[in-house]
Amino acid sequence: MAVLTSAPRGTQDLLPDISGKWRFAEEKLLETAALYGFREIRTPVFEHTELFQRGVGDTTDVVQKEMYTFQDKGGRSVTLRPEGTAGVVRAALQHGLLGGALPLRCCYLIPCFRYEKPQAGRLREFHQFGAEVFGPSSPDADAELIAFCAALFERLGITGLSLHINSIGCPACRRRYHEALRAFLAERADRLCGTCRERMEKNPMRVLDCKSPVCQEAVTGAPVMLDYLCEECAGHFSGLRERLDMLGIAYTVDPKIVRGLDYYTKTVFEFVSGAIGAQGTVLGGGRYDGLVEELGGSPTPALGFAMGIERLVMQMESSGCAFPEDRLYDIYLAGMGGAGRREALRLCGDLRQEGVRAGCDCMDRSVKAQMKYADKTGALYAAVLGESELEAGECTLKSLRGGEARTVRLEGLADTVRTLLDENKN
RNA sequence: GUGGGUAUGGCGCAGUUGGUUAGCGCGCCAGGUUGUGGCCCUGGAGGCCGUGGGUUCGAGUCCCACUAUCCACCCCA
Repeated sequence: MAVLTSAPRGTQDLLPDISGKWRFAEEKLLETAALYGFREIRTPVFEHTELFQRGVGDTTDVVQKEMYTFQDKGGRSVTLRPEGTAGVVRAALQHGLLGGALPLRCCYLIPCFRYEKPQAGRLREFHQFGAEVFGPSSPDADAELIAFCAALFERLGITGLSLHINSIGCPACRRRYHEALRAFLAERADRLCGTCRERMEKNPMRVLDCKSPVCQEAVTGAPVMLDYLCEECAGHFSGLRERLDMLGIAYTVDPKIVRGLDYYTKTVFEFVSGAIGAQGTVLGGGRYDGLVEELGGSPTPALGFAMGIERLVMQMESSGCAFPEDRLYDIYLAGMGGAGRREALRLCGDLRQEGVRAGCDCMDRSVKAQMKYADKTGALYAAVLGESELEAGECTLKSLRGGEARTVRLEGLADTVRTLLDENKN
């Protein structure tokens, strides 16, 4: 393998031609977040390994086999963050944020790292937009958070996602449910596939969405988590549904949603796409009322979500979103001869100062080649600066979209172009 | 970690039952207009045919291994 000329497995370069799409999405996300009261928080890319072991959960796949963990030169074990929530909670505790005005709402746009086998929509370095809310225990907060997610998609012009919700209860009702489910499965163990027989003990809920038709068959009529919720959890869940109905947010209750991170309690939800491959979960989140305490804070209810930016952009492409044009130049100045070239360079500075994207040749190319280049880059206008024009203090301004040309004074060129661009916008 | 597909210039592909200098489209560069884009024409640069073995007089073409990549399981965003 060409080590020097190929990126590490599971990583991706964001080339200039598409970085604009990402920036468009990111700006839209942050802007919408502000509307909902979220401000950005930035935490380190790596944290103490223990944070994730405690926060995400020692028994999860993420912690057990997917973390980028290494010793730094001081002998500390640090880990590239595999998700965003743990670091945010840590920062909130470290700086006493939870002692301030609650609810505390913050969001983030970050790279995350998981050592997985790459696949469509799944990379080893991937990017998340996430948001967390600390303080409220009421389902009002759950509904508002989900409404926020829906607004993000709507404002990005994304269609084709469906919302699935579920409640996995609190630790107490989950324990009761697991017992009942294990008992049910034990009676049918002989009809389950090998992996499911193993899963029965460790994580019986996973058996429920085994893809094997045999297991599906054997599992029909299995107890449902929702029937085992304690009074409080059940009330919370029906409260959430009422509010979603009230807000006009469509959803389906999907008892199969089981988050693979230990910290989730009560509400869990996903926005799922059918159009971007097997890794169709664009956004996933839920409540994690026990996490703050688990990490050493005083008990604080909390909830949040994260979405995968790679998957988000895939979905935007598949739903035909209108990305803004990311053009290199508004105007390209083609200079001829020494004087013309120098004048082009000087004028570019003026134009840029006026906020006009301007460019000129620095490759000693012929006027023809300069024009070709201008056209290829998608410039709106080209101006030719030749001897005769310069003598007259003018240049030829040509539209590269229509083709019409006119003669324009060099003096005040920036204003002229600015005006043309503004007219063009409308 | 487990399966399956694929690996030929920057990108997308052809390469017939293994046989002389590996092609095509797009892109790139230059020219066709002593000073001008998009169409067209001409020319040019660019590939040890993923890597390493093997079979053979001879391999891009057959066999094996490795690596990468894609898709799926698993898991998650």
